Amino acid sequence: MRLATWNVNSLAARLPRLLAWLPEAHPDVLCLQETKIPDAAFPRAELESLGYRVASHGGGRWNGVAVVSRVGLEDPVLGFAGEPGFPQTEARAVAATCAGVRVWSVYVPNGRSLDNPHYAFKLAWLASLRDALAAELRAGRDRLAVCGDFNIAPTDEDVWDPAEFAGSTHVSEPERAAYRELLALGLRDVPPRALKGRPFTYWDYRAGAFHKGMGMRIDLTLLSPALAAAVRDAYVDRDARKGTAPSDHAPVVVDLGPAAG
DNA sequence: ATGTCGTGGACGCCACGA
Repeated sequence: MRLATWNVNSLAARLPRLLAWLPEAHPDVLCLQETKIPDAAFPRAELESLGYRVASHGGGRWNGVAVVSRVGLEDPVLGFAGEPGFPQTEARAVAATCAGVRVWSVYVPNGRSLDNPHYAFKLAWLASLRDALAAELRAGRDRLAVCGDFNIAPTDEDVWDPAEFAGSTHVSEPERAAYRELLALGLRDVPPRALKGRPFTYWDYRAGAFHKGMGMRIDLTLLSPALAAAVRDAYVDRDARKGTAPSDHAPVVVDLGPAAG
C-alpha cells in the first residue's frame, strides 16, 4: 500500500496540481489537509474518475480534511469524541478504513503564538486527539495510520534554523511533549528520506524560502507498530512544491509492504 | 526576513489566517 499525506492549502486552488499528481505518484490512500472547501463543493467526481473514493470533512473557508482511497473506504468518521473547538468545533480530523488500515487525516491547530488563546487550543486539541487514538487502539484497530499537518517540528533537526524559532510555536516544549504523548501510544513517526537536503515538508511562500532550504518537517505519518514494521520506503515529494501554483507543503509518501496489506 | 499565498466580502482592495 502506498500511503500519502498532503496539505494542499485550498483544494479548489490546488485541484489541477492534485489531478496531475495522483496518476504520477499513484497513492492508494491520500490524506488531505487545508482543503478549505465545504463538503458539498468537494470535487468528488474528479477524484472518482481517477478511481478514488472520498471521505471529506469541510465546513467553511478554513481548515478541512479528507481521506481519499482507491482501495476501499469504510466507516468514515468526521471529527472525534470530545474534540475541542475554538470555540466551535472545526473540520480538523476525518478517519476511514482503507484495505484494513484505519487512516486518520488530521490538521492540528497552528497555535499562532505562545501567548495566543489558539496555542492553548492547540495543546487541548492534541491531548484530546491522543485520547481518541487511544480509544481506536483499545477497540482493536491495531493497523492505524495518523497522517497530516501536525504543526509541530518534533526536534530541532526538523527546522532549518532552530535559533530563528526561539519563542515561536511549532518548536515549544509543550507542543513537542504533546507529540511524544502520541508516540507513547505506540505510534511511530516514520522518517522520510530527503531527496535533497533535509526532509522538510513545508516552506513559507515568502522570501524564497523553498529555494533557500528554509523549511520545516511538520507533516508527519504516525504508524502503529504493525504498520511501521511493514514500511519499505518513505520520502518527501519535494517536486510537488515546485512549479506553477504549488501548495506551501509537499506530500509525504510512505510505501508499506505486503505484511501490511 | 512577514517580502506570498489563500479566502470571503464587496467589488478594486482589504482583513485575516498561515
